[in-house]
Amino acid sequence: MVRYKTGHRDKTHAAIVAAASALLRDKGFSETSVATVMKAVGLTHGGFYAHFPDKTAMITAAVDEAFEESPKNFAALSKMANAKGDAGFIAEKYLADERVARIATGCPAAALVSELHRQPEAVQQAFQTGARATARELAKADGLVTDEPDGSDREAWAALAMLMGALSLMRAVPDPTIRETIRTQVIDALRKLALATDAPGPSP
Amino acid sequence: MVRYKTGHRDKTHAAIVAAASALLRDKGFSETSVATVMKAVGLTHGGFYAHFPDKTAMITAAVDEAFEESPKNFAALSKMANAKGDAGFIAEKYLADERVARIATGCPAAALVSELHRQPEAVQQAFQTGARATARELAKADGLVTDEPDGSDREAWAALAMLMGALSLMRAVPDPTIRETIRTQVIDALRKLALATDAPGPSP
DNA sequence: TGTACATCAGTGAACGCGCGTTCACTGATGTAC
DNA sequence: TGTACATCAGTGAACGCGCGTTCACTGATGTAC
Repeated sequence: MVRYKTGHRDKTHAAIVAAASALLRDKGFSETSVATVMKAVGLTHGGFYAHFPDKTAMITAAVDEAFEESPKNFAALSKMANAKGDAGFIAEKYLADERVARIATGCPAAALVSELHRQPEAVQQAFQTGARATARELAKADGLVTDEPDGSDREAWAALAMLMGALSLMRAVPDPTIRETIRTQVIDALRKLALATDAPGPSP
Repeated sequence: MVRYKTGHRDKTHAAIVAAASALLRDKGFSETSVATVMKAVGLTHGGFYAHFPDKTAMITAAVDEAFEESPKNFAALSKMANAKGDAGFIAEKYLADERVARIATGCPAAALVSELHRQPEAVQQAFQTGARATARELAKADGLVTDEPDGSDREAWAALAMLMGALSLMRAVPDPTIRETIRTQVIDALRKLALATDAPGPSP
């Protein structure tokens, strides 16, 4: 019916978003150029505007896509931590060396957080939605949030802030012994936090 | 003796570093251009290379300068928290609305952390030194790090990660109620962390 | 006292390059008759 | 069966702009004689 197989356009669209999502986490907002993304997909830059009205639309879609997987990851971590009865396990996995190294496919919150305040509203909204979903999955780990009496959404923001702050820090410092210290302390802190919340007052 | 008063060159140099240090935190590494910095100082871009061999040298100096004040801030916060006997006080101050708003003169660790992995080695070293000094001052707050038996440096990395992660997150999300939730949870978490460390086992 | 020259922080035009965006075009296919 | 035309994802030259960096120059002052 047309030159390209049915769904070809959609496939290309998805490939652009996927490439943008990886490049964004690795190179940041400014250095993720339209031309670089299109090149990664195997196309030329001119074709871009058949898929998006402008760069911001692509970046917004890329942030959405990056947060597609993230909450699932945290859901799995929370579940395993509960099975083990150790919240520190979440930090152990989340801050593992291979997670520190793989930025392009890693946690978007850690990769993007300090650049977000200067992005367009649409991008911030996409980030907020994704971060919130992530915080909600993390809240399913026992002891990371105090129960709200009003039944409002449980979101483990403090634990998320510590984890993503630590991952970002570990990527930022070149000294591996400091990285190790950060990881150890965060595992320990997360464990303490969970125990302190599990037992709201001094035990009898 | 010369056209310019003695020390004029040094004053200009310091002004460039100060402007760069503020712009860097606000706009990030890519968008802090040589021309913008020089304009902020009231000069033209051509004169820049009489002060620095290249942009990286300026950025390195700017990171150093940004971390000049940061540890002092944390030292003051730790001291006050100890006086109050409440580690949560640190988060209360550090995450106050006016700190969230003032990025250019705020915590460089929070402002720069997720961009650092793609910066030159010299810049990462400057960041690492500054972050370490900050973590050391934060460790002076009671209960934020477990005593090391070998007497090694005490650095409160977990607390620092949580604080800077939270500050960055609060700047990233547009919804003020989420911001408020993050702050409340982090204050609470820091308090719990300090209490858990103060009392290493279940109290008698 | 007056003229020629040295000093040097800062100026502004110019360089090659990559950016986001536009647009006339390509070329493989399907459809009409 | 064969020719003319429509479709449309992708191409690549071009636009104006800002980037980091270079460099011949400026112009106010001090020094030499």
